Amino acid sequence: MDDQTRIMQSLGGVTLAGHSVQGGMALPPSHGLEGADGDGRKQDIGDILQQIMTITDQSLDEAQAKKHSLNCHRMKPALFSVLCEIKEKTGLSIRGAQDDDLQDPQLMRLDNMLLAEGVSGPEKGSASAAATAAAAAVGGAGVDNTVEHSDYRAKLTQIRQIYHTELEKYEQACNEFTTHVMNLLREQSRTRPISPKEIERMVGIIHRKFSSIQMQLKQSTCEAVMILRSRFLDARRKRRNFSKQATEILNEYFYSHLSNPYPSEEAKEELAKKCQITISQGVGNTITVSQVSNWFGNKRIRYKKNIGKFQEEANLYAAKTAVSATHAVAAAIHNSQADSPTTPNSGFQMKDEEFQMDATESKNSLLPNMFTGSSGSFNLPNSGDMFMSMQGLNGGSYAGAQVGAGVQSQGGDTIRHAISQAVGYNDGLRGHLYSPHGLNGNGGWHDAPTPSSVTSPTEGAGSVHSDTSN
DNA sequence: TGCTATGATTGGAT
DNA sequence: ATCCAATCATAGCA
Repeated sequence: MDDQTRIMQSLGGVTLAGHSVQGGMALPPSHGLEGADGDGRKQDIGDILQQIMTITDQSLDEAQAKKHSLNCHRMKPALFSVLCEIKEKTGLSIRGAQDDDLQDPQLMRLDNMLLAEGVSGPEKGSASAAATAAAAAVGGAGVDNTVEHSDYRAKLTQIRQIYHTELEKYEQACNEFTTHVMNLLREQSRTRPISPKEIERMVGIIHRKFSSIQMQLKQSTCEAVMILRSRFLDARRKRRNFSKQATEILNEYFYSHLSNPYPSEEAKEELAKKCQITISQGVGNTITVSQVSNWFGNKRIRYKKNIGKFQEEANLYAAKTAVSATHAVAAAIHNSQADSPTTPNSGFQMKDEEFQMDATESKNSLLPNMFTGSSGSFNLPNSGDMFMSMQGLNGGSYAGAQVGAGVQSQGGDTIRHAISQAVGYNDGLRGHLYSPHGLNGNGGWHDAPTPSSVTSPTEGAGSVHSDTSN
């Protein structure tokens, strides 16, 4: 009733000039509604307002009938105009219309995440990107784990589907509701003034409400993805044996660098890449640099702890190396004969600094002492593996001089293998492959044989070097 | 199911 | 940052 009074009071204060009044009836002047006539009009308007105010308390049918009669009431247009004016004056229609345009950062985060995970946005290869990203994050992973991979993808697709279905539902419901409200407002606008702005605002409110529901949907979708992903990552964290090929590659490197089994970062990358290649050929897992590091760390420690156990393996890989070294030596000989056929022993003035063994390197060497120290033999690049190679060659077919002549200033493992093989060959050492005394007592691979102890005639200035190309 | 092998992790040393 | 050493946790096998 207060409202009614207020409106009526407002009515009294509103200038109605310019409003045509249907039926030739002029509304009373702003002030001075005295007299019976004025009271009657007042009463009339009061009645109408009363009916409007109570319309919501009535049943639908009643209200409908009342609405109709009100719409047809002769005072309606005038009253409507007045209401419009009042509304305009009081700024009701604008109240609260300030749109908080700035998007919720939380919502933005959710959107970004869903996009990144491949849940929202365009379908991108079943979100495999996210899967591989997750895989890469743990550094294991790979083509081999197709079961987990596809499982992850399937689950993600499922989440994606649910998300989109729900989203669609929400959108549909939102649209339906908006349409409904708009129709309602349009309908109501026949009896009360509703500006387009107001409708807009109402639509905005509805959208905000629905978007808060959407946000919940997004949130739970994100949670689902996170859970899935963490499970996926956990699964990846599980230990998986490297492929045979990968292990072979690593072992080959290890045993051929037994003197200094510490691959440089580049070497590790190279090894990882090599292992990767085996995958692209359809075998095994990807191996990252850190996994290579792990592998070497484990290998070194385990080798050191139980050299005897690894003897067989060492021999095996040495034999393998020998095969390739044979070709290398042959090639080297071929080259040396071609380039400089008659320069005996002149070839070991290594220019390649990699061939210089210093104390640090030799400390880490795993070479058996047979090549170092008292026996009068000398340190050799790759002497361990090269010696092994010679076992494979089984004989002194290659004279050091011959080879040496041809290897001046040549770098690279192949040629170094050739050199060391040729120089390191010693019948008397056969059968002492990878003897445990390659390790010192300090946990290092090897005690450094000082360059001065090297007695080889081929040494020249300085020493012949370990293959610490790392 | 128990054992061994092996990749990964952790803490400390350098 | 890298390495060692110990340890964990799991794969693979008998």
